[in-house]
Amino acid sequence: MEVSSATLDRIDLKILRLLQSEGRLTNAELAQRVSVSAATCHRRTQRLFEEGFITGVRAEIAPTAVGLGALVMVGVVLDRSTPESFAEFEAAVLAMKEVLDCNLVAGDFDYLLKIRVRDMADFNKLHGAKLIALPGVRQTRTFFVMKEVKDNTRLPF
Amino acid sequence: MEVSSATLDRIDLKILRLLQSEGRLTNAELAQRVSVSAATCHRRTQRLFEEGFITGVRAEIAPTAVGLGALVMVGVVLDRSTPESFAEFEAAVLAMKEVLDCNLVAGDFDYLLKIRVRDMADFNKLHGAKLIALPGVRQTRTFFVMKEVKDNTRLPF
DNA sequence: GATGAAATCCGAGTCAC
DNA sequence: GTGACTCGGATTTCATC
Repeated sequence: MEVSSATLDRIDLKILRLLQSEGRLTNAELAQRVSVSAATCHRRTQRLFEEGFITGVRAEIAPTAVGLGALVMVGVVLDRSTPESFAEFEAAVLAMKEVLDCNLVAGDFDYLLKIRVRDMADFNKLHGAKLIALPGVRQTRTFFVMKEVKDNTRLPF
Repeated sequence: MEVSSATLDRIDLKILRLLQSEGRLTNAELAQRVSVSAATCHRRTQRLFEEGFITGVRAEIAPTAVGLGALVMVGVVLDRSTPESFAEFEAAVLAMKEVLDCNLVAGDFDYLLKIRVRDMADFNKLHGAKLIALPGVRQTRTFFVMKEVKDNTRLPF
């Protein structure tokens, strides 16, 4: 997996866009839609994976189908702003499967988390037992999601 | 695509988990890993798609590869809290391709947005030209992401 | 009603050009 | 980059439990 400073031509971009929308397209379909031969398409797609332009392909599961109907955003402020403090917090967050996103931000919070759980009761449990117990957490602010207007849409390119 | 109140057994869950991690697994591979015949696996997987348990399969593109290196979270407060006001805002946001996530939340903001753009300059342009110009926006609070610790990880089930 | 074995069809992956 | 080839997987059928 490369960092890849190489370039993407029109055809590569088309392949990326198509696979971003329909990750299980067959190579044959893909080739037809981008108007190249199957062999060419195959080689290009392989390169896109090998050089790290495509980092993975994932099925999107309906959250409610697997008992994860509640989405919560949480702002976190740490006690101290030392590198160790941040590293420790991040390590702890990486181990929490309920945390889907975690971003270090500039602004009123140190981190913003996106968390999926079964319901509010579940979140309260998580909050009390794990979130406020995370290393160096001074304060959290919880934003319950009342309506998901957009969730993880395609990259605009 | 069903709302599907049907149940998922152990095998279905295994299939979901595998496809969530590796969306391009062949049916043959999948069948082997869940220890059923290819025919059965195929039928079950098809059902998971048809009944809406799997809402799609998407290739994940490295954001930097397509010139979207900057991630920004934005909290939005609307002028008025009328249904029309919310609907209008949501419609406008749905049309903005840079907005990856948009959630109506309870708390200090009305909405929390996740936005991907090329760089800070691009965001400032977007902010000035489109965000604060969105219908009914009273105030926005910007959180530049300095480090992506976790991004859109798998659902924990 | 769901399963697995077999049979057919078609795409993946590789080759020479 | 294309076209052709071979192999293996996708998909259907069908008998079975």
